[in-house]
Amino acid sequence: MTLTTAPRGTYDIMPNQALAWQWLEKNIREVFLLYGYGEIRTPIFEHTELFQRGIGETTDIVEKEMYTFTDKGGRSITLRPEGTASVVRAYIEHKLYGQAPVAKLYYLGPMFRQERPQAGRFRQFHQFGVELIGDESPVADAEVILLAHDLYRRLGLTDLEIHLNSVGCPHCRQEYKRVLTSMLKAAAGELCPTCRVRLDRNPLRLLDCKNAACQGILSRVPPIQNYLCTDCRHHFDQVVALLETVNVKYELSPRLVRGLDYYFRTVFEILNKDLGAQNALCGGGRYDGLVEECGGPAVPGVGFASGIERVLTTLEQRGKLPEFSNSPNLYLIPLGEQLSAVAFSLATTLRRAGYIVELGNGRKSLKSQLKTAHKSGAALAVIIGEDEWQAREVTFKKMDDGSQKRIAVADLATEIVKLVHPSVGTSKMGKGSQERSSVDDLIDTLQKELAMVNHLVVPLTNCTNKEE
RNA sequence: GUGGGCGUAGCUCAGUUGGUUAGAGCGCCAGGUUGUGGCCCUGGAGGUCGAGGGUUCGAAUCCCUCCGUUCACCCCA
Repeated sequence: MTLTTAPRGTYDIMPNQALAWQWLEKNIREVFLLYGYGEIRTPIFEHTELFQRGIGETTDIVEKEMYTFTDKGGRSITLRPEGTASVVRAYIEHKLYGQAPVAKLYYLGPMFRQERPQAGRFRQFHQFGVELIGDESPVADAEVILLAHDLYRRLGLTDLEIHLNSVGCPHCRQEYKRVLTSMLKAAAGELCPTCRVRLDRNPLRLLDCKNAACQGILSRVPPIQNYLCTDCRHHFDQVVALLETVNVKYELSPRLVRGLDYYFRTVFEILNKDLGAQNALCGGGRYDGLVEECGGPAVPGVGFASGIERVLTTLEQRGKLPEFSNSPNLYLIPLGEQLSAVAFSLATTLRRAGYIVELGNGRKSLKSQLKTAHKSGAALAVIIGEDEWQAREVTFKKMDDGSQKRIAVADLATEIVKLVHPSVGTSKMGKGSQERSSVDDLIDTLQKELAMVNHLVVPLTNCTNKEE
């Protein structure tokens, strides 16, 4: 049982699904490139201490969700539950602060959290995200939010909700926490058990509790905005103003606090309400202080992380996922095992010329192979039978209308070029005046390769003839 | 970690108050055409009914335990 099932919360991405992943990843990389971010690939695991320190000891991630083990050297190792800590570690390790005023980094890859899986939540899941380190200005916050927004927009996702809040700096947050704690202590008996615990450990986290009773009590609590210091207030106002200048719609969410300790001032989430309980497409915010906490200089930072699975689900829900196809251009059908060798050589030739070629099984009937060719979605079937090959010909059959004709091997190159465009290596094609010459190039290449096929194939057919 | 739903063919699912060789549709393979796909027709393969235990003359069906899965809580992407 365990041998034939992927571990709980994990899953396989099968070839047809992988096409959507590749498409999405390509779009992500392109947008990040537009905004000037460079990819960083950090290890999948890190020293446990990095996450404990970076994410925060009292967070759920660190307290109960990490995949942690001791390696053979006795070191405590953890599979990364998120990306920011690792990027910050690498930033410090490579002393990027000494190379340029800001570092703009992006990542994309698997993350691991040991939670009970449910809709939109997995134990191995995939995130992409950016970290803009070294810029304390509100423009940086706005850019990061806009980056996420623009990426989704480019993918065709328009009416998503951007939720925005400020959690202040350690100074004003301290003040707010005091007010919050004193107000809630009085009503502690009515709070849910987890909130009662949080009251002492991390009172801000009470704010987004979904328990109805807690919400009732919390509705009487003033929003954190009322307690922001002038600098924090000013910073937040500017972020909001910047979003206005580019006409991005947002909602102010005074209850949004987010579960990671490192957030500072700006926090945001982008939601798709249709996703189910796990409806956040991405989340992020500013984390001034994190680099220093992790042993680097006092450098500010801001970033976000987005879940690939959730983006894909949203795209699918909204019908924005393109149709993907990896149908072959040509399906070669040898009739009989002797001719399989001919088809094999021909397939190699055509693949080298950039065509997607599928090769039928020569032991199977023509009918069976044609069925398979049909199912493969190939545009053209090339039948290589004894009749044809005696005359050094093959039969071309167009799969859409069923029309067919016999083609002399000598004319193969020109005929193929006329009927199908290669799917691979098309970069040389389609550039106006260059098109003509690249078609000729293709024919040349094919002809050279085909000469080789003839050469290889003659002894084989001779063999067949001798046996008869 | 807690709670609810669901586990029958590759997939989607029927299966009556417990009753004999567990079914359908789709898919797959083959044939109908000694060399022609899609449509149609015929046939075939494929199931320890999630696992173990119990009740019973008899269990896919009832009971228990476990496992898996799914949704929700906590929390998050």
